[in-house]
Amino acid sequence: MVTIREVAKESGFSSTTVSIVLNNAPLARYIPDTTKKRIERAAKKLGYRPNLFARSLRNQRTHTVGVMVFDMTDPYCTPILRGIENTLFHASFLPILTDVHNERSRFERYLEMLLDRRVEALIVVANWLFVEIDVLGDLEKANLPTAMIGRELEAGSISSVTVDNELGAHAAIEHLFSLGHRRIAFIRGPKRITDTAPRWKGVRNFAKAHELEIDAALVLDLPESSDPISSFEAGYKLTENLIRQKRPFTALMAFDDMTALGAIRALSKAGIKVPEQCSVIGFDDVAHSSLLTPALTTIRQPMAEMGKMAVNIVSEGIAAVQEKNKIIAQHRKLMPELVVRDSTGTPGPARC
Amino acid sequence: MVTIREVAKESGFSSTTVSIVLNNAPLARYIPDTTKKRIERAAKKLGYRPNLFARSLRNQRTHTVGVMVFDMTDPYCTPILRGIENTLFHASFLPILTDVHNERSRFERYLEMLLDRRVEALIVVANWLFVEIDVLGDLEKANLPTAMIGRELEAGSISSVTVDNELGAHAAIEHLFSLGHRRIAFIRGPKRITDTAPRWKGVRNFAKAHELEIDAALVLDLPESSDPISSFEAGYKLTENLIRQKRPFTALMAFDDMTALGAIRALSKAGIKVPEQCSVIGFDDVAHSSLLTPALTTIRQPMAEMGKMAVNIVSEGIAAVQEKNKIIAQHRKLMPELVVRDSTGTPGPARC
DNA sequence: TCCCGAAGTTCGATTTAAATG
DNA sequence: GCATTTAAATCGAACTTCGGG
Repeated sequence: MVTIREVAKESGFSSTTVSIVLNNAPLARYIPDTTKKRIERAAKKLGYRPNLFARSLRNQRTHTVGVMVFDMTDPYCTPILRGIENTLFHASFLPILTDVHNERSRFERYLEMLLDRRVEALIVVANWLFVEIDVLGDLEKANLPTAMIGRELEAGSISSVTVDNELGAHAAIEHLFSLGHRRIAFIRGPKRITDTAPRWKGVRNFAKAHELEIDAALVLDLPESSDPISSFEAGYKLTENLIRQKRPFTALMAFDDMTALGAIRALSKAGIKVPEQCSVIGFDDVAHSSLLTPALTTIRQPMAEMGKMAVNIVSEGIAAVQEKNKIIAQHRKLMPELVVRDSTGTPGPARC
Repeated sequence: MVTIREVAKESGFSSTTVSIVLNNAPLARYIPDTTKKRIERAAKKLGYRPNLFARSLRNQRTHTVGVMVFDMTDPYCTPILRGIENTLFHASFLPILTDVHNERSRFERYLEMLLDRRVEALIVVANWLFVEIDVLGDLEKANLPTAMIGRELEAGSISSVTVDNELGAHAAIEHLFSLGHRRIAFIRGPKRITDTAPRWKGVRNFAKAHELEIDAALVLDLPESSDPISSFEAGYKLTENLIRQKRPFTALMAFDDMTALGAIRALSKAGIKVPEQCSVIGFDDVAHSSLLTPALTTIRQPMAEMGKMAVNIVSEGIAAVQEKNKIIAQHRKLMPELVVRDSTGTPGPARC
């Protein structure tokens, strides 16, 4: 590896001057162009690349951010990661990716490792989160710009990017209602997942405002499980139960897309056609919801945008740290969007 | 941040001794336990964490590997990344994740950045690769242990982990044949993708051995496109063409799962039931193939295993570099596996 | 000679202070 | 004082060398 000293020797100047020129430091304005040219030529000729470790040791910067995902097999993550990656790239930052596997010990170990590497910021994708909140408290102590995607921590210095779950759920139920559905079944999320409550609130508010009656027997809850894909299985089983009840319903609103897929499977197995005999709506717009047959109607979360926004937030944080200002937490709530595809339609002759 | 010198002061020893003790260096065997205890206690009391940049500067190690993906929105990537992450974790390595977006310039820029960061190895997930091969030549020059997943470079020092495409395709066609299908349609991959040829070879060999006639009019090719998800659209359109031809077929073998999903959509839109009237088989076993209705029969690639194997290969390479041995390229070919689900069955009254 | 510990050098860059004309 | 350049200190840890008992 060629060092700055070799460039110095080659160009005939000292390493100090080389450093000043190549970094275009303030002092560089005193240095004549001829000198600059010679140094730059020497650097290029030797193929000089500064050693980032030596540099980081001095100036405390790493141009690295840590990204923690709670479970990256969750298809919800991929577009978020893409958004993060793409935005970081344009800022010349690089992400260190860690996957916590929803395990507390792994969270702690990874956090330690990232801190050791002096990441300049942290982005946490808190999808399907079953780790106790106090673990997240660990994040507070380090004076590190941190943004959390998918979950909001009220107190403290941690920024958040979330989707407006209440509005999303409101849009979903409104869609079904406006198609003419009145007997609607619900599969709500696990209680411990923070998205669950606001989504249900959106439903209840709509129901109240439009005098839509919600049959308690048609409202089921997903069990607690630390595996996001398990909601497919759960959605399948709960829908079977629903069907077995023989209480008619013409539409089903699922907690998320995975659940909706499970529901569709159960319905089709029972000989009930979607959407002709039963409409189904999901939430998230996971990557391949559009590729299924029937394509899933759902509430789209702007995931790439969420990733981008998280990066922008921590970028400001990094700048603040540089200028020794305090980092201020920001809480952004993005608007979800109804995407109408083929799994919903006007109610036919009820069969459920 | 607390430094080794502060630990030295706190414990009453020199920083040399502290370093020797905390790293359990060879010289540590001369140091009495009482000294060690005192030093360790001091380190713990102060919460000492060694500065990895200072350390890397000295010993040239970074415990970091670069991971380059060509397109991470491809669902094929996720389980591979998981496999990589998990295996690295247990080796106390951390991955820097980069996504090339199938762009040459981005590849080069990221490669440069990773090299600057002194990653100890490189893992390239060459899924859906449309970058010219000469770019990959760039990888050769650096003396860096490198493993490529999904593509084999014959010459050179780059290791590879691939799946046996020929065997996989053979298993797929055999499955359809043994169910009784004789008029089978094919959607092959784009010519420029390296998986395409061996898969087709597997089909041809089987056909020859079992005197299965392949109707050239039922063999179509996916167009070249740098977007992996586009094969859904393409699969859809090509299947429409197939149906329009009015040449009967009772089964369809698709290049990959995305294509198969597109095909199923086209069939179902044309009122052709899967699998009753037409069987469909995919390739890859992408994460949610099992969640569709009908669940997709496919050839499973052991993706997590591939990620794991790539890490193991570069680990050996890293060890070799440490001991100043030459790194030797390894080429591992893993066995794919037929997964029978609901999209294939015995041929019914042909409708296509 | 063996054991224990410290002083000083090194890794490769940045930055401060200071020396030239 | 100004423009131009550089010697030397610094970042934090690891390693080489050396000395005392």
